[in-house]
Amino acid sequence: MSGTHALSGEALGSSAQRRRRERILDATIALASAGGFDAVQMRAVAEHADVALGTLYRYFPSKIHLLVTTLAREFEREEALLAERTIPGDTPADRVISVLRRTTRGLQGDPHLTEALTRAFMFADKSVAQEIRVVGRLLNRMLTHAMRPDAREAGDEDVAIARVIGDVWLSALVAWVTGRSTAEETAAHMERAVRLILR
Amino acid sequence: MSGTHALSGEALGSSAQRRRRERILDATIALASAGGFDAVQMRAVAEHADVALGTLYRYFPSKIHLLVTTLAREFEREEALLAERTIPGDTPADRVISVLRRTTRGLQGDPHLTEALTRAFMFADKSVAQEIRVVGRLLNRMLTHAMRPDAREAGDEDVAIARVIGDVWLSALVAWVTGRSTAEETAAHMERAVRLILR
DNA sequence: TCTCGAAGTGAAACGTGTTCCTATTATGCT
DNA sequence: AGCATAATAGGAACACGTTTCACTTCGAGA
Repeated sequence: MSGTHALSGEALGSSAQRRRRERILDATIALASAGGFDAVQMRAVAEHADVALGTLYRYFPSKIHLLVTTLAREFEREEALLAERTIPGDTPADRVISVLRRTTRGLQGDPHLTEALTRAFMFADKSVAQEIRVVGRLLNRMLTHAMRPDAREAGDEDVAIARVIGDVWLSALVAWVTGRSTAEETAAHMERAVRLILR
Repeated sequence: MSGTHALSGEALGSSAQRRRRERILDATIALASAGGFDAVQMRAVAEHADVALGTLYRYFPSKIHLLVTTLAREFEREEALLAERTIPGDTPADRVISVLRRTTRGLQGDPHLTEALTRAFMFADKSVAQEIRVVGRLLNRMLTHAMRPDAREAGDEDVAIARVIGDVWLSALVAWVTGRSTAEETAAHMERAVRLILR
């Protein structure tokens, strides 16, 4: 292997490493999906991914990094799916609601996974700022695109609005994950907020 | 002591217990203020409060419960201070911004404490739902009161709006705590969001 | 005052995230 | 092929949240 000292970020050298990395993320999803945040135990992830514990930590410096990176990958996949289709709805509000409903439904279909990823995201400290930013950017892009599907790039105003909506969505997700509100309440709250903001 | 089996919640029997409880919360604040979330170590809290570890756990079943309860006490104090004075500003938006600015400034004056309390709040799981609800209620009350200082009780619409604003505020706080945005950006984002929602 | 149950003490022990260390294996270069 | 170096395996060790337990102290009622 060439002197790749930093395997952080995206640039992984060999395809063996890329595969290992994917195995780790897949194991994380499997465990999170089965038992939530607590079930994602680093030893279990390592064993599941057929990797030594030290190797796992070489790829992801903490459990939180691991989970937030997993979240980023899921968001990327979701965004790719979303980019292929035209978003239904005649107004920005309708389209945003459509996207959020779709995404939220996806998450609520796997409560344990959602709990694990959401809690990791919210618990993250400064050392995870970079990964968090990736997720924030993806979320913002999804929302601005829903607002103006034809715009090449989002204006500052739209970015600010999308950020507010994203904030509300995250808080709503946390409320749902902690059992403070039901799926229906979450959906209703989101819809009300979007109509309030995008009126 | 009388047969108080559940000392959860507020009703503490003797004043000795009340004092112990206050000592624990004070110790929590001192440690959090000095070193943030990681510095609030249960053994250290116990020692600081001059209480055995088992006693600490008798009063607060987990570190997260402890920190969220601490947050609730701080909020109660803040609300009490706020209730005494008339909130400056001629419109609901101005008054809400005034309250948020004031509170946010207070928090940003003690970054470590804020980091500890915020992360605990966001990391909480279902078992902390009750304490979380208390904080949510206080926050909502502060905001609806700022919106309509003269109303005896808040209407459903106002509560919903306050909740959206509270959501944005929490997310903004998390962004600030994790170093994703500066104090100025946080303030600007909050103000923009409030004007957007309360226009 | 005596007694009894609840509350508190002190310390050991356990689980899991994280770190560290040594031996082994893979990889690129000459 | 042989060497140098990075990556991985395997596992011990450590830190801190949490649990447990045997013992002591406290306080209210007989």
